[in-house]
Amino acid sequence: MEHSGLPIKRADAVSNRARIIEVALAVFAERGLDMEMGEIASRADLGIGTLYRHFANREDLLRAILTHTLNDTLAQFHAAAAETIDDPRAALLAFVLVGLRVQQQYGPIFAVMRDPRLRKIFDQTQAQTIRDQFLEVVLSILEGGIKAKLFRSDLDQEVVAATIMGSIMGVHDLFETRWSVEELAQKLVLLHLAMLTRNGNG
Amino acid sequence: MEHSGLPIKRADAVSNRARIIEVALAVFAERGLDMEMGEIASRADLGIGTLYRHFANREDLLRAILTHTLNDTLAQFHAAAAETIDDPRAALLAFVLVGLRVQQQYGPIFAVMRDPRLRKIFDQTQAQTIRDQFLEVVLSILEGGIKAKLFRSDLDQEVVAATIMGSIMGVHDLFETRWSVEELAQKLVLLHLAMLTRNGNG
Amino acid sequence: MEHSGLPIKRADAVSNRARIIEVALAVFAERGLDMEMGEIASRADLGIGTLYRHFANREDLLRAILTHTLNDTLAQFHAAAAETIDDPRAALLAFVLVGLRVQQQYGPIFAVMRDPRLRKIFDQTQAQTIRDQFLEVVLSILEGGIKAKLFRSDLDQEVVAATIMGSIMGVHDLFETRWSVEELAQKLVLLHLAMLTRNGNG
Amino acid sequence: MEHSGLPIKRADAVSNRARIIEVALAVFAERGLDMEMGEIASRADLGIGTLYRHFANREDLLRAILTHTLNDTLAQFHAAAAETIDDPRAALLAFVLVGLRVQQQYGPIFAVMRDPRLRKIFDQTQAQTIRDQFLEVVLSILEGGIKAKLFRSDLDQEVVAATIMGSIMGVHDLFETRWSVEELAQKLVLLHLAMLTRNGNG
DNA sequence: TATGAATGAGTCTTCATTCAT
DNA sequence: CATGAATGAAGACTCATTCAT
Repeated sequence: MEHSGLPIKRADAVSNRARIIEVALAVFAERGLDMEMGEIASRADLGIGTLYRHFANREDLLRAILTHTLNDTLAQFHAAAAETIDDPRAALLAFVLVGLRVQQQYGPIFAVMRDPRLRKIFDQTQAQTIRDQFLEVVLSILEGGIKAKLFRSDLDQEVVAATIMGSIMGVHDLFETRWSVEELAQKLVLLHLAMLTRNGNG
Repeated sequence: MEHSGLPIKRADAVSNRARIIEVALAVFAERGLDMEMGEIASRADLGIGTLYRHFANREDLLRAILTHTLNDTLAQFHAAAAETIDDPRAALLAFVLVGLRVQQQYGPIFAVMRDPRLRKIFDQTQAQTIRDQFLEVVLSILEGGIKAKLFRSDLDQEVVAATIMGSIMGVHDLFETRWSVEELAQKLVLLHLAMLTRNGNG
Repeated sequence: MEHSGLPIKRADAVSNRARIIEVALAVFAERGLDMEMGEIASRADLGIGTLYRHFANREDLLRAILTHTLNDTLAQFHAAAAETIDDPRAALLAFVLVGLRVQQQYGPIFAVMRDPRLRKIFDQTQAQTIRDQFLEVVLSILEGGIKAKLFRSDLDQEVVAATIMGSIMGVHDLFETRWSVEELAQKLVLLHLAMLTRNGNG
Repeated sequence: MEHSGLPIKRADAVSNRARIIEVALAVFAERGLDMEMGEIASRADLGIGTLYRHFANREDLLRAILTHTLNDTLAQFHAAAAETIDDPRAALLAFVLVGLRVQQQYGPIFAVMRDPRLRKIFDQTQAQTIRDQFLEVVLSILEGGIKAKLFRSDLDQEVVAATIMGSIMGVHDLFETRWSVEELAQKLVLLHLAMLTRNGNG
């Protein structure tokens, strides 16, 4: 439990709960759903008993880090959208960029989102709500583009949204080692604009 | 493990190894990477020892069902491509259709493909090979469309391919309960063609 | 696990680790290398998990009890030697007595010392070190006798030492039920002295 | 089941039973009491079922190889004794030599002879009989020496016998890698004669 | 008669969770 | 409140043995 060399009392700066989630996120990134309570406790410099004081059981902690990830991602999406409120093309780029970054940041969490084991942790209602919130972000970008007469309006907007989100995952999976996040975003948005604009050049 | 429509005891006709993979696939669809050897054995009506006679350990079996899934998917892709060899738009539709179907058929296998635990099972070389084979299928469809002057050629073809594959997963995840596979494929291909053709109508 | 004469619950006074070794020694005496972790745990009145908290695996525990036995035996030899420092004949008797007693005390541990399975547990260096330490004890007794002009010096001392140690095992194996340890020691030392002294009477 | 390159039909030359024992002995030498039926079968180029046709179970086979070893050892002792019938000193040397050789030949079988697990296989009566037969060999050598007035008669002959046998094991264990069997026998017999003769020179 | 696939009881080991200190 | 030793249910895997072919 000694932190010689590390900033003293860092633990006091952040609540234990937040520290645990931070550590759990890192462990999850390495081990996925096989993350172990013991490893999280020791990497958080906490007794296992203390860990259980903050999260009644493993599922609770899992739910917490998943929720944290989702909320943070949503927040990042909203922030990006807020900064590009009147420029649909910039908004799209920002969305893609954030989408790629959170996948990098949170590692396999999104990959694991469809794992059957999560059914115990997120009920269908919650899952649907989350999906809808993500969709909503893209849909409002698309709506902005249509209103600005930049994007075509004859496509099924929900399917477009799903495609954009899926493309982010697909591109990330296949090319994360080949190109930087910025390059990937650039390339990807070109395609999205090709899809969304009549002349195909955005 | 219901096979409605198939003769009872069909399992007796195939080798135990195939039976095991069939059952393991079903168990995997329900439980993901948490599949248990004992459940697979009992659902295959085999002693646990018999299971281990065919697959030296859990990892081997996992590798086998993953490989099976991947190979079967690839085969379905190739078959679909072969049937649509001279019609790029039909080829695209067939690809998307197969993509959606295998996700339905194999459940969470693709979703789980990025789980950190798989790193023990598939080394990076294998994983890369598989990714390349999938990419190759889409790339050859795209190439066909470009040669036929149906698809634009100024986009990064690999990123297009990744986008198409990602869009299939995204659409499947978000709308599998809302629309049938055929409807989804229809809608999706419209988008792909919007992206791939100058006038945006395919 | 009877401790006649000792206060009940003596086990509570010692650490669990020591308790486990004590029990494991008893189980080993009965079952040899087939000792089972479950039996040790239950006879130590501990959960199996607790056993594994103290010894990472079966091999570790095995190594621990073997090491314990060897160290204790060596300690008993040294203690006996210390008490008979200036009387080589007494030293020899004490050595033989201890040798017979530890075999009685530790059961089949010495018998099993050459089992091929132990190669996984004790590497050759360790094994050699142990052998040398045992040899050393006898060699120093012999040296004392020679210096005191009681023992002849024209024999290969190492072979003499090996013979003495082997004779203890041989006599113990063949006659443990016929004579007491004290009687056996008496008889055995007579032979050793016959070997070590010119006139053959010690 | 192919033996290309090996003498054809060697299996016919020796009975299957003998072949199995031969193989089992080799496996035992490597693995001790952990020998596995499957390994024996495959190394004997037999199906596991065939192995069980010859030996109803593992214990039977174990008993067979133990008995074989013991009988062969006894036979070698008797043969050596027969060749040295009128020379007690030569008889002693021959005995020691055979003792060292069988330990080399049969590996850990003698080492394991006192393993508690063997209690299931050899009942006490059998074990006693065997011990007596071995003792008898040495005792008759000693008797010959005494009759020839070469060996002193005032020692407990049984303890002498046990000592000689034990010394063979001790010397073998400690020095098998340092000296050849012949050298060891030489050195050992010198000690035995020192013990057995008044002037200590044999 | 020989074969080896099938069997499952029995072991080791892990890890989430509890609770006395 | 924090701690970590203790717990045992659960799961992977082994191997002697059986028996249909």
